[in-house]
Amino acid sequence: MDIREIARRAKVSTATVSRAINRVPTVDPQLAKRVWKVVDELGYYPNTQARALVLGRSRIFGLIVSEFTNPFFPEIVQTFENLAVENNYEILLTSTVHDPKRMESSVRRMIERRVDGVAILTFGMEETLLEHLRYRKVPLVFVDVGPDVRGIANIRINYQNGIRQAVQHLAALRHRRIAFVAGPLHLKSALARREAFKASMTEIGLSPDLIVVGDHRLEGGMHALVELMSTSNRPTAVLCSNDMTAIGVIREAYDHKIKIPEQLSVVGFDDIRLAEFTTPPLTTVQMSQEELARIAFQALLNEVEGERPSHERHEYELNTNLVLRSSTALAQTGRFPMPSPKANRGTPARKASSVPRR
Amino acid sequence: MDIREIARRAKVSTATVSRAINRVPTVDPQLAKRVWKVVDELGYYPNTQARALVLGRSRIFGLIVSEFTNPFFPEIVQTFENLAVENNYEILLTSTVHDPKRMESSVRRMIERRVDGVAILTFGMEETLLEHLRYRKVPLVFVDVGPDVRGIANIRINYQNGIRQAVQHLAALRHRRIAFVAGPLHLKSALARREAFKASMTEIGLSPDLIVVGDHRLEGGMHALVELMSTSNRPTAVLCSNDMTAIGVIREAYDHKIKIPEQLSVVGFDDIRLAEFTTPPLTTVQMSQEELARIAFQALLNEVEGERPSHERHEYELNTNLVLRSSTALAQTGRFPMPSPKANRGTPARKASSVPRR
DNA sequence: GCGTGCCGGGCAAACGTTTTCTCATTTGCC
DNA sequence: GGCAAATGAGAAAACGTTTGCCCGGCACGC
Repeated sequence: MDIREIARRAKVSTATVSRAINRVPTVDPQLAKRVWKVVDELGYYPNTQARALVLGRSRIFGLIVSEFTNPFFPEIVQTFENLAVENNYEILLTSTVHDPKRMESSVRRMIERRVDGVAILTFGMEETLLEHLRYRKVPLVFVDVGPDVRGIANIRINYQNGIRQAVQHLAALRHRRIAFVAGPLHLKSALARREAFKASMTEIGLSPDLIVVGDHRLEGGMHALVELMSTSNRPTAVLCSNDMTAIGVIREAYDHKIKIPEQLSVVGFDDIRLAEFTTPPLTTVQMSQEELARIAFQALLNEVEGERPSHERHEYELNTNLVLRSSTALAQTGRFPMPSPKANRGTPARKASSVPRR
Repeated sequence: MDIREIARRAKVSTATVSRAINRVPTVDPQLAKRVWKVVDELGYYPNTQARALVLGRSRIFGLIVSEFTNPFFPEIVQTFENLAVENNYEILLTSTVHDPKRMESSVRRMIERRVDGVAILTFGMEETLLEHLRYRKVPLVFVDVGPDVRGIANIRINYQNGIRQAVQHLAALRHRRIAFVAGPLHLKSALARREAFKASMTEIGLSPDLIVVGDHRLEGGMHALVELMSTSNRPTAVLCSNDMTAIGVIREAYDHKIKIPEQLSVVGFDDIRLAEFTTPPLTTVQMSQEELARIAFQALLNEVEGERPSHERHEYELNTNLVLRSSTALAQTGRFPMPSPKANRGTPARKASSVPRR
């Protein structure tokens, strides 16, 4: 069933059907009604592909994430889809799963389907992703990418704000030895978080040398806690580069019978949905996924609907904020802060020996 | 840049370019090479929409879920996407968020984009979804839908198997008073799980009357535990209709200082990713999301590539199995099974008063 | 040497829309 | 009442592919 069928039955030309459907005001209301009647009767839906072909716009936005099973993304995808529905767009969803081949295939698929814009939320600078898309002048929005690229929109995340709040919150709870579990340092975002931690610590006269490297996954958090516990200068609080890491820390603490928050305060980062559901509920720095998705979508829309001159550089900012739940408490004072999992209590305290392992 | 541009530069006709790209064997290898050279040089990608228009097939599969933020789905989406990439399909992802308007819009979008097939994984029978799609003879695959619909593929889930394993596991741990927290009973899947529980209990001579209704969400689990604790005939083990419910139970237990698994064994259902990460890690019935996605995709592929005569009914089955983690233990014997959260220890025990509230 | 077959490649139609251009009809004005 | 202008609808081109059909050239057989 196509537009000609409708035209035939409504006894008008296809042009009129097209105009009626697209609500072009010049068409006679009488005729329009006749057309709509037939359209409804037959349950006709225009063929979007034919439409896209002539219009030169597909009304599809690409969305590239690293993996769906990463709990950071579902919220983003949901919001993105909500917005897509509202604005009559479709979304072409793609994941790189950290595989160069998949990144390439992602880009190829985007180009083949002639998307109108792409939001790249992988938190890594995938140079390969850029090249082909930029070459075709596809509107892009990145998050956390380097400043040298122009002609593409950019979402800058203010890590400093939330992390400062977290550090000061812990300090207010009388914590002095605050550790940081960093993420994989090839990620810009992980690097930025670590730097924000350092700055926030020195700012209030604490030395930021209790830093351990994780991997932004549960396992990394578990290892990190073990590592931190084996140092002589144990922390009373741990700030983590993301929530999964924090959950790993909590999990490992549980296994070692370290009580959270009584014996160890834990703070996460991201505020994924899951953070509410841990035991105890996780105090964490919120980087609103909904807001991020919203900004990204709006950025593409701006680019495409041409609100602003598109040759200038577009910057957006996303703030971060501490949200308090139940995984932090006053530091234990007086006694040794927490029971040793093993009997290494007697080893002499070496100062500042807790530099990252790798 | 289009196929004509390539043709011009390679000094052949567009027909030859098309044939070369699609690897039609009749084209002279010499020419083909010339074409490919130009294609690579210019970075040409065929326009999928034009292709779809003439082929009458879009190479897009629709995937309808209830909501992305439901932790059951990310794994499914990921697997679906992996398979799509492998098979050169695109996926049109849509969520109903339990809203009739959104369901309708989902269907409209699927039809407008002329998808080649739709997998409907909402676990509800959305009649409205069906009608339009069936009318257009779009291949469909459903999960858990009633048996009266024909011409569409169906994935039946064997709830009984896993739930029986769970019940028998608990029984083997000397539990006698095993409660069940059901899901919302308008869901077919929730109903089936409850029935499977009843059958498994009576099968081994236990009476399945400790049943409480939840909502498949965290809150439902929390309420359910409160409700169960306020009865005189308290369970020593709780089997839940899904993992989120179980996590709610664990969370509430934590608040009441009920130790899991020592004082209460908890079993979930689904085995979402998150089940591994709870404290303690959740023993649960696995209904493999990856497998489910795989079956759904394959079903569509079969339908579309026409492996089998498509007029017959296609049934697929997905099994369920218990996976043991750390949230179950031997029932406490002798003493009263768990401390009362409030002082209602003195109330006289009423027999079998624990029928569902609603 | 010529006719027959076969093989490979080009021409052009088709897919289902939108939109420009043109034309017929009505309206308005003098 | 006649002419110009305005209005509304239809014919046809265009979007970028695939593919059926035809045709030219070459090899082969007689």
